[in-house]
Amino acid sequence: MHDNHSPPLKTRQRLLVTASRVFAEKGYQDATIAEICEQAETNIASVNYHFGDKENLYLEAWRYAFQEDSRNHPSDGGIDAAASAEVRLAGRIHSLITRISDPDSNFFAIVHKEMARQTSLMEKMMAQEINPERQALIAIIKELLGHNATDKQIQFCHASIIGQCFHLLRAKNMKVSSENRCYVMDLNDADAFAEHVVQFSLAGIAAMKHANIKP
Amino acid sequence: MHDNHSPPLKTRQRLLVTASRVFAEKGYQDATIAEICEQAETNIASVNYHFGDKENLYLEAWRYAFQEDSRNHPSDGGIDAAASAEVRLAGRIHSLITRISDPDSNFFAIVHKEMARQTSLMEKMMAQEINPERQALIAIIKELLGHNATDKQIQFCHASIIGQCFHLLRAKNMKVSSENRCYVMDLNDADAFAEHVVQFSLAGIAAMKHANIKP
Amino acid sequence: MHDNHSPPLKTRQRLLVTASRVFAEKGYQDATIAEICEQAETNIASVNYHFGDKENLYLEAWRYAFQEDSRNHPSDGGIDAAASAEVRLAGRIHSLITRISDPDSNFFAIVHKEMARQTSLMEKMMAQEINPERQALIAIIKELLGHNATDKQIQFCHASIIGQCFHLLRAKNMKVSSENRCYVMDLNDADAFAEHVVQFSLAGIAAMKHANIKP
Amino acid sequence: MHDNHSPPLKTRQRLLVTASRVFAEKGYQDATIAEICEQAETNIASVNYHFGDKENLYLEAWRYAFQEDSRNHPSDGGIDAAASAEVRLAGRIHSLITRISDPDSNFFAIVHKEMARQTSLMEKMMAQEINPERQALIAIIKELLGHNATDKQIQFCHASIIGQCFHLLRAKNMKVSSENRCYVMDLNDADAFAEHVVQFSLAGIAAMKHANIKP
DNA sequence: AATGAATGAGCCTTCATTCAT
DNA sequence: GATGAATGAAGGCTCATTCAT
Repeated sequence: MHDNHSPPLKTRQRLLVTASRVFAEKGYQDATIAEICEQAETNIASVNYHFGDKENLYLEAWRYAFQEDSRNHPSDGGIDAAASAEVRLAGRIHSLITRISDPDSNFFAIVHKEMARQTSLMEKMMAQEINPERQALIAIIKELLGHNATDKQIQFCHASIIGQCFHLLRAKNMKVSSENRCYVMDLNDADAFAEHVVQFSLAGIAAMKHANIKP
Repeated sequence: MHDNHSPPLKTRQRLLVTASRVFAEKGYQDATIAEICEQAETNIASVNYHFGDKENLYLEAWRYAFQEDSRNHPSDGGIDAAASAEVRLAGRIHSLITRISDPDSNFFAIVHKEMARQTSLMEKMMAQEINPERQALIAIIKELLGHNATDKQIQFCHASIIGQCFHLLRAKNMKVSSENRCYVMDLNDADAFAEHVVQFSLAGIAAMKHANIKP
Repeated sequence: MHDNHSPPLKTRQRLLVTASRVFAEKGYQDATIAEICEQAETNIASVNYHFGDKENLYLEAWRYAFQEDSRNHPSDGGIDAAASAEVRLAGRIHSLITRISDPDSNFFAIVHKEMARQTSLMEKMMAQEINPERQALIAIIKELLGHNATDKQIQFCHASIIGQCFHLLRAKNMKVSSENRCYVMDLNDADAFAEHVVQFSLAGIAAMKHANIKP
Repeated sequence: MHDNHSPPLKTRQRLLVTASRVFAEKGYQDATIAEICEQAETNIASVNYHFGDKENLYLEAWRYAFQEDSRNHPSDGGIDAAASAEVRLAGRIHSLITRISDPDSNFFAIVHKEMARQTSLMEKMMAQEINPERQALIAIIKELLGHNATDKQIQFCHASIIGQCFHLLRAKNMKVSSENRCYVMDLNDADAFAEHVVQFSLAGIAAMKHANIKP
């Protein structure tokens, strides 16, 4: 331990890394702690020691994935806060789609799987981790819609943007043979799709705004 | 079936009805054969007898749900094929969102849950059942984008529309306490949201089209 | 199955028989369902099928043991209800001690083990199964003590009798090497001890009665 | 230990105190090392360090409980050795029942739980710790029965007395809801019950003695 | 056509014990 | 002398599937 070599990750850390990957791949149910422990090169009982039970390991791994993803891809896309609303929106959309399409980013993969379950964990995670980013996006939308915008309009536009971005998750998760490749988006096009979502959404928001002004 | 008093549904039929509901509620994994059989008022062995195994019951129940939903909510939204592309698009978006938000429609609920898994079933279902509707929607988008549209543009616009619609599935499935109700859309707003998606998407598509023409 | 040979006991029945014996030997905790199933020549899952879980198997086996013991050794000791209170008391004491000392009687062995746990099961079993016999014994004591007896006196005398009988349970359960055999009672003396308890208790009760009368 | 301000109890001592209490409450099986260590405010490994394994901690804690109880409630009940046999018997019965009913006395609680197991530990504890008190009680009984008494009579009378006293242990350990309180003795009546046992037993012994003399 | 009974594989969890500081 | 971390063995439970009527 005195040398420069990086020491082997502590068991707890290895479990977090492995679990976030495995849960992202298979979801809570299909992932077994036996499998996670095998890949983390530790024994089954260590889950109980470090995390109590499977569900808590799941929660901690999920949070860990969020932190890792946030670190690797800042949610503002690296855009200056002083930039125009359009540019800031583009930054956030690109950041979101990058996180979603990056095969090493596990957070949204877990989100996607978790939303298919009927648990209250998703709500907890939204309130604790996702909400700040959500509010930041909503603020930009509000700015773009102008002061005549109703809450419903803001919510709907937000839904439109998030919905488009999350579509990539489906592509990421769908297993398709080569002949049916046409049904899903190519993850290599993520950047192009992000740009599309930006333009598509800016036009959509603008249309909503004008609809407000005219009458 | 020829007599006047409706006979009790045959076991096989009862299993299909029940299974499509239970699978829609809980997904493949969390739904147990025992539970389905109990609700269908038959014995466990009948699944094996009528459907071979759980996965096949799942597939058949899924198909059954598709047929039921298609019957209840025609995919063209009841719009005349001679109507304008804008109107036909609106018809399809409304139809899709109606199917998604209807608590008695099970097909898309199963789709949502299934997409979180890593199976090839989704691909099969797309190729066999969903593709016709998909092609119809793509044709309308193509028409709206004009003859300069690239395949990628068409695919992206299709993704934008589908993505927005599917966002409702998330709202439908997320369990939230009253205090966090703000995070999800109100399913009662489904119609209003559908109208929003129509306007938002028409504007988005138009923007894509002009981008093609100008340069 | 058409022949005269006794058919093999049904799995459920075999589980009851085996479980009541194993639980009597080892108590709830130390008995494993694996062991019970092995001895009952069935598989582990059958416990879940027939009884739900281990605790319910325990309860059912306990009840089964009670019924068996009651059938083999009637609680009144075969004494006519018209006999004198002294004789009826003797009958009940002999019956109780017989049940306790009989190595094939499992009910009181389970009772003994169960009383060492802090569960509410013992209470349930008392209320449901044991109470009638308890009331019968109390009635006889009341008769012997005469009408001046207080409730406390009756309760105490009942405790004295039960306490003496249960002492055999301790002897039955204690594992002692030959050199320390002196510490425990010989189960072969059960009848003699029963007669001792009868005489000892009649004298005790009589003393209590006179104590009441004199002052 | 030589200074004036009492130092915090050493780990070993804390473990003994805690373990004797926890084992008395839950028995050997249900008490976990983790629980004991948590309450003793030390770490799990310390049990192995100080006592080798769980069973040895159990034995030491049990012995510790015996010493504590003996110190708090002398087994002769504080009666002068020159007193009459009747008085000395009363002293011992009162002492025994006091130890049994005292919620802070752990020895007999452990005895009670241990007798439900099939171990040889009870034998060891009898030979090493309990036997002197047992012999003292037997001597008194012998004295009361007179020189015609057989060994069997002495053993039986001893069993009758011990059996009655131990009955309180059952009351102490049984969890009963208020409606079924009638099934168990009130621990607050311990003194009254002790007096009852004295009178009941003296009468019983006397009856045995006369039975010997007459024929 | 239908069913009560049975089964084996797999999973999560617990816990006493031991290892390495 | 003391401890945080790690481990293997074992137990109870679930569940899809199959057997035997």
